[in-house]
Amino acid sequence: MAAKKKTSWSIGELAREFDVTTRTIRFYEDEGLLKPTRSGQTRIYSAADRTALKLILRGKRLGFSLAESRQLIQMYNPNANRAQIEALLAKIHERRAQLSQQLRDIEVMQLELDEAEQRCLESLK
Amino acid sequence: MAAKKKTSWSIGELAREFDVTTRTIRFYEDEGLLKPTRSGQTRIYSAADRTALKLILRGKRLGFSLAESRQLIQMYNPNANRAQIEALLAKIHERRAQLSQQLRDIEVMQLELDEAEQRCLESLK
DNA sequence: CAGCCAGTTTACGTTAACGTAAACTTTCCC
DNA sequence: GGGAAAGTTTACGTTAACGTAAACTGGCTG
Repeated sequence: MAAKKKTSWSIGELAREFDVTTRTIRFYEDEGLLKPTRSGQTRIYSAADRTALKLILRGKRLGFSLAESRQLIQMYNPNANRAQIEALLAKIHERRAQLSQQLRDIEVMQLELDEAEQRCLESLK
Repeated sequence: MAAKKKTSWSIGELAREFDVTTRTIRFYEDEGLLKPTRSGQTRIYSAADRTALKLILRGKRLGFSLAESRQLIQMYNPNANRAQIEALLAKIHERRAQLSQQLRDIEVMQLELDEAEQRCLESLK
């Protein structure tokens, strides 16, 4: 039998899955990052919302602001005119530059952690 | 002739070198992250202060809070007793786990940027 | 049908990390 | 030695990203 793919989520389900509060999810909606539909009063989140949330949280782990994550989400948006697409390409290159800087920072920091650990172990003898 | 190594800096020199404001540098002192000596009123920063500042700013690029950077700086501190060293080791492992999560996040994000760029280029044809 | 979740709106509160302004002193340079 | 440049203290302001509280609604369930 075909595995039934979930295609909609409640706010509580998303909150549990990604370990954030419902307040946070509603806040992201206020900021225009999520666009749930409604069933009566109740919010219903689509796969696109779920993906956007995943993007936001990954961005957060890398120190991105919500404004930056907003741009990342925009990159998933296919309906854009020429000028907008040129702008997107520029932002993509910015992000890439930032990511490679972060990669370098991580490498350096990992080495420093190695040294720090050595010093600690050394001083425990 | 031996290259003369600089061993002290003014607040303005550090601000220019690292592209931050003097306000920021004084703020880090208030937070106990830098410990400049004084010549009269004027602050004088040592090589250790300069290293600490570098650590803080690298941390910032990776989304670290000042509290987290404070811990990184502590790891450079050699005078610690057994219990403190055990704690340091634990923190080192935490940071390492975080860094490898960030590495994974960066890889995923780079792939997504590649795809986004492809879609952009595609839609420009 | 009482009660208890899960959800909702509204609104004020909080914390981190500085920015900005004012008012002053010190140092440097020609 | 006079004025600009760099430094200092004090203190209030600002922004992002939610937290927290109160008061309400709707659904199900024993």
